[in-house]
Amino acid sequence: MVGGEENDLNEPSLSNHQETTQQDVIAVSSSSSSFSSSSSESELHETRNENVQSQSNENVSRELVLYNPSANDEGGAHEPVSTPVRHQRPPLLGHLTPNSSRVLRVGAFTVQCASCFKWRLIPTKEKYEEIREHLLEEPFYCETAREWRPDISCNDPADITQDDGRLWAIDKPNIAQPPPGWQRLLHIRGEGSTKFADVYYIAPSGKRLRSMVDIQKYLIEHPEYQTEGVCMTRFSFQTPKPLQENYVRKRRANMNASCDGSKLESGEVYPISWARPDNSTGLQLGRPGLSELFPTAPVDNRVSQPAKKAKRAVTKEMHSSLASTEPPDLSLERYFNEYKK
DNA sequence: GCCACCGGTGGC
DNA sequence: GCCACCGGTGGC
Repeated sequence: MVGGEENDLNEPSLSNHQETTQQDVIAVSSSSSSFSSSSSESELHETRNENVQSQSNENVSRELVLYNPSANDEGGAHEPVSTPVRHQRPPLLGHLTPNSSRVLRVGAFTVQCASCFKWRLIPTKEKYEEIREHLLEEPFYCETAREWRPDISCNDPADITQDDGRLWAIDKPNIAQPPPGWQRLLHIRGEGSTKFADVYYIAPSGKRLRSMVDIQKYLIEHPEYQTEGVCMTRFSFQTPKPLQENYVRKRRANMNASCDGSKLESGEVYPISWARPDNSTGLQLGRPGLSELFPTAPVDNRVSQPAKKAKRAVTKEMHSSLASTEPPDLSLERYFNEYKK
């Protein structure tokens, strides 16, 4: 789903899911054929990504897997009791591949079987979104994959595992599929950024929207979509979370910390290049990440920009007025919030 | 001039 | 500490 962005949850080609090895990932990420999205928009983006990507194939280690763990497995033998809350979620995922020095894209989507807990690759982003939309009410099982893999069952080995050097991220379940003609793009930022990812929606017109406020404004300006049933509840800017802790740079505690004039020591920050996780340890489902192993104290010399405050106040006002016309965001939204905790 | 991308604030 | 939002800007 990446639009102009490189990382989108683009879909891997069907042919790649037999054995998801790192190799497959590479193939997916490096070949344009891996993007099967049919929207022209996504195609444009993909093309662009492709260019960038071709230059970074060596960056295999930066691939990211997006998934939504949690197979509601009550009782999965597999589920460590101590697992973080995340574990309770249904599993979904896609993996990302780098398409530029700092941007990653999803190279594959995976969903965990609620019965055997094996990860099954999902052939397309659309299918992934379809499954994700109702994952909580309709758990995914290996048999579900028979739609595209007639013989698959829990007896087959997992399509993909978490210990092969990919970057994994937890996606959220029950995110609505984008309205017809719309694209939901996930842009995974490079390691060390202040945010893990950005979600964008590309309207049928090609307009790129980056927040609910944008969506609201757009729908107001284009009532035709509303008559088609497109409403705010069809959108979600929820982003997946990286399994690797410290992938995202922590917010600076205070300005003073960065004003002592000291320069960053090379060892203090995350390397721009992707550092492969210490194997499976931090990637096991439900396991805490490795952040504690890499304490970091990011610092920068930037100065604050108080000028933003005034504008923000205005924005907020606008937002609240918009919100009043906005349909309540349903149980879904709330569900997710709870889910997160 | 446009816009994709990144940074980072305010609010929670 | 997280997240929604959006300003700024480099690259095109």
